[in-house]
Amino acid sequence: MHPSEKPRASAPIRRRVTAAMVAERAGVSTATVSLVANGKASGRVSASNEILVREAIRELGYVVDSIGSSLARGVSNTVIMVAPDISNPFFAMVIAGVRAALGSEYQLLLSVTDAGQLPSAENTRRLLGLRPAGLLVDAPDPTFLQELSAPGPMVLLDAPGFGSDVPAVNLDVAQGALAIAAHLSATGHTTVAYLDGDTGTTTFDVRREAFLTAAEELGMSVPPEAQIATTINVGLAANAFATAWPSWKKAGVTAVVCATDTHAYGILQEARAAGILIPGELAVTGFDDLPYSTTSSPGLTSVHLPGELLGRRAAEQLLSLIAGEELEQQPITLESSLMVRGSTLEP
Amino acid sequence: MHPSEKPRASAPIRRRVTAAMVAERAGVSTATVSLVANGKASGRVSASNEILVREAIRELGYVVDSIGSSLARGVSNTVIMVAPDISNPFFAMVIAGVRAALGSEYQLLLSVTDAGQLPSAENTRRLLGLRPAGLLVDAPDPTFLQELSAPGPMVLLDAPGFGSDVPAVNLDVAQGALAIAAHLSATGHTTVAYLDGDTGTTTFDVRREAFLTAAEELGMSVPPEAQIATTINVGLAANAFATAWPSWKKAGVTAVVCATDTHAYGILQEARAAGILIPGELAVTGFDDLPYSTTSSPGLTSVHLPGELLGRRAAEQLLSLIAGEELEQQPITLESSLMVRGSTLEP
DNA sequence: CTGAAAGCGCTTACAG
DNA sequence: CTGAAAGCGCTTACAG
Repeated sequence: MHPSEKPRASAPIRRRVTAAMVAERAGVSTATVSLVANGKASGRVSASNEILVREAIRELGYVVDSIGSSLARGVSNTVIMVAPDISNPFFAMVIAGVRAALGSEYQLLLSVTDAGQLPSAENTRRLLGLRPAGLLVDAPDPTFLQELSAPGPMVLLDAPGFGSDVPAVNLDVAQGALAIAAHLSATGHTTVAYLDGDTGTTTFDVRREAFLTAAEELGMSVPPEAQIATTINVGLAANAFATAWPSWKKAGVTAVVCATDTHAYGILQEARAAGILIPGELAVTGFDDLPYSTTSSPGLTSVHLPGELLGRRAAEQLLSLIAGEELEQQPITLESSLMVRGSTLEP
Repeated sequence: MHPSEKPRASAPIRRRVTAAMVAERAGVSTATVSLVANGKASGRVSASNEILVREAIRELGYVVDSIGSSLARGVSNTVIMVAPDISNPFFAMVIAGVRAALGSEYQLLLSVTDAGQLPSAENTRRLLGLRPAGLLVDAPDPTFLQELSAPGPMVLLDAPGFGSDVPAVNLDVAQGALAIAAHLSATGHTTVAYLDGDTGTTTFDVRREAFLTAAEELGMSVPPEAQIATTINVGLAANAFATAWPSWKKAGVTAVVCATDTHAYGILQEARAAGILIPGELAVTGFDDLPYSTTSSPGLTSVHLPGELLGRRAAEQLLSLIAGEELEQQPITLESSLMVRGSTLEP
């Protein structure tokens, strides 16, 4: 028995299996092991040696060490995703899509905050120390992107208004905002409030501006005091609404458009507590069409946004970029559609 | 001008700043740079040299490369967390707690699936190639842990029944189950159904067994055909309930206890579609007390589980372990409490 | 087809 | 207090 194989009583951690150990066992060099382990053997390693190495790998349970590999190659096999809020089910759907498309070749590393804000560029730059193969940034604001100035492959998600120089997969939120305006106008509303997100992400700007423009064209008014913004959080939205409601009511507001379903849930919650009738006294709409919008009371009228698909397409684009391919059409825009439910429609 | 400094027109990626570059600028060795950059200078680097190095670091914008550092030290500065389902808001809360406690010293790497099952041990082992400083495993099943057999610091979350040999932070779900049984018995129910999760995690076993035992003691019956299990998913739970309801009704079931709020939402949804009165015809309870349980219709009676605290405490334990400290009391158990709402109580 | 060797960027005994 | 040097595990020209 080799001395180093002597079992240690207190520390039963088995020795890390290295390429050198595999090489010795197979009677080849580590270069050959590397080629076989990375699937680059064909045409460069003899069939007999390949078999020898594969056997040794299996017998020893060898796995390529990603730290060593990353250092040698200059990049790791991780993909970093920057997203504002993991506790928001919408981002969870996006992430699910990303994971699905990424497969097992790349490890997904999440840089998220809990406050609904994007992580600081400073913080994200630390993650860059992990030498990711690529970067995915969901719902960025212009400053973040500027400060980050990351090298290498990057794809933006839900990031309208960043031009076509950086690859992006967007959602047609403007179309959704138009649909809301049309629906509210058709159901007789003339004075409407807008509850925005305060993250500073451009997608919120587009939602709001598209709605305001459409509302004006349709002859609906959105009084300045009826335009407020909060963090993407049920409780905070509820509070903001509770404070604002008296003045809204005075102004004749009969509907409120929210930048996200989460904001809308806050209104639903506060309305129930305060005895405000939805949709009788106040109609409510959201963006996202989260699963809970079907089960809420009443059901929430919301712009359906294909989160899972958003993540999937973005990851696919990134994979192409990493592979060094040229991207064809940029940016990609995914369709949205309005789901009408009880929060805007009397039963 | 040094040749390598010549600006390249097409590739504006600035050269990675290395410790060697800092060392040259400061007129010291890389060993000294390493000491200063890692805060290990005191008593080992002269004050004058420390200042020189700090200046060079700032001027060059040097950041320690975590790949090189990890390789040299044998461990990285990442902590891997294994969780069954990122789209479940409960896990999102747990993760938020973990992040809060971990701070910026360690990067949190999430190994999650989307199906509500734990990732395969195989898959997680690949993440181990990143040489994490520690491991956090949420709601494991016994097999997973056995297959994983990971070395190094590890803390389990919501993992009752794993003995005291591996550090864990648990939730007092048994207490919650008792509270549900008592509440249902007190409100007159005698025949009850149980909708379980099918993940195989021990925390679900404990919830169910504790409830069944308490129900029996209180003289409530839980017919075998009224004990079913599904994945943690609103739609799947709704389907399972739709199929089971006729036989439950025949058996006299007037309440259903769900292993998670997510399961309960499925019942709420299907009940509304099928015109089943909640709680008149059927009372419903859950575990988790997610934010949506306040806004659902009716509000959901649920066992409040401190998810954020769970994550925070687990991360704190792990940090101690990584620092080589001994853990005092093991396992830690966090209290739960029953939140009674409209799904079990007539207005 | 194959292996010796250099190199990725860092940390840590070690000798001075 | 300081630096030369070895080493972490791997990959990749390069010479044969």
